[in-house]
Amino acid sequence: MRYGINETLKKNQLSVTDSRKKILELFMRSNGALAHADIEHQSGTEFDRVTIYRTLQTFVEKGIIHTIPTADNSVRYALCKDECSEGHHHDNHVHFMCDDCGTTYCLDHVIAPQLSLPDGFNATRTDVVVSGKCKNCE
Amino acid sequence: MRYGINETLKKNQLSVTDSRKKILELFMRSNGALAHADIEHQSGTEFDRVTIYRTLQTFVEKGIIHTIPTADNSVRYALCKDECSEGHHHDNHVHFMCDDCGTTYCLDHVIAPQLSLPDGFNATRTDVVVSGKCKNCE
DNA sequence: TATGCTAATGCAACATTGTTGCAAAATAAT
DNA sequence: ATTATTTTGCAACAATGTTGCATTAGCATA
Repeated sequence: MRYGINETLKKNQLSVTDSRKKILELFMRSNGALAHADIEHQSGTEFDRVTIYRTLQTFVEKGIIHTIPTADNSVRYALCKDECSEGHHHDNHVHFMCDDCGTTYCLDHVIAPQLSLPDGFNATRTDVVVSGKCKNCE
Repeated sequence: MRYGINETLKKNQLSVTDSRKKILELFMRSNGALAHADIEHQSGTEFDRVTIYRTLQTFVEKGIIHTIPTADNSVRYALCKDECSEGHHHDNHVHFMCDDCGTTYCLDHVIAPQLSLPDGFNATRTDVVVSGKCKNCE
């Protein structure tokens, strides 16, 4: 089940402000991940650049969105599933980034297998980043 | 078998210059991955910042080093194994980044398993980024 | 619904990171 | 040794991200 915008903000003890509503709406409407620049463009001159940075930071801290490591090292964010906001770690997250159109997908139903690491290494998080062509760019 | 500094440069049809020798040496001496800033610090004021950027870019193009996607989206580089310079792709690269000390390791002997992607998605590259505590920070 | 407290925003200034064009210097080829 | 090519350093710029502080907006309370 999916929460609405105001519900999500309140559930996380965040004041309901215009910028937060707008940015959260952008994420909910987007099927892929968003970069800071995407949000800046799509929200026009409505909000200060600093506000966007701080809002994204807050959302990450609250577990509303998460960052995605990408092959080109650009910072991208995507909505977390409901479990995230309840304190779960983002273990074994699988993401797909299209080399053509740049769209980044969360492949929630793809399960990243457990790796056996060398002695002395302890994993708290595993990110799998797949690059290639997505279903729209074949 | 491991090539020397001059050999590696010549093999890749690169002029042997001070900055390239120094930067390649830093990589060969380092057991982990290096960020641009690491190189800038370790080489002092010897080279211009722009030269370092361009050298790293050249090395990536020639397959001498490769970039590593990290959980914190900082750009890091590491030496490629010999196969890389012969045109192989960096499929199934597994990297480990320590949350404490920030050291990034190439785990060459850990094999990333094949994933089955949804219809329409074709992978050309898979990066696995494991975060946690490394053997020195336990 | 008015009031006061707390939290978020906008602005300015700054730091860091990365890019580009071009003249000078170093390297390679002859 | 001389010439041609490549690389470097400098300057200037663009993009990205951070911090402090005054103003504004949201929220709880009466």
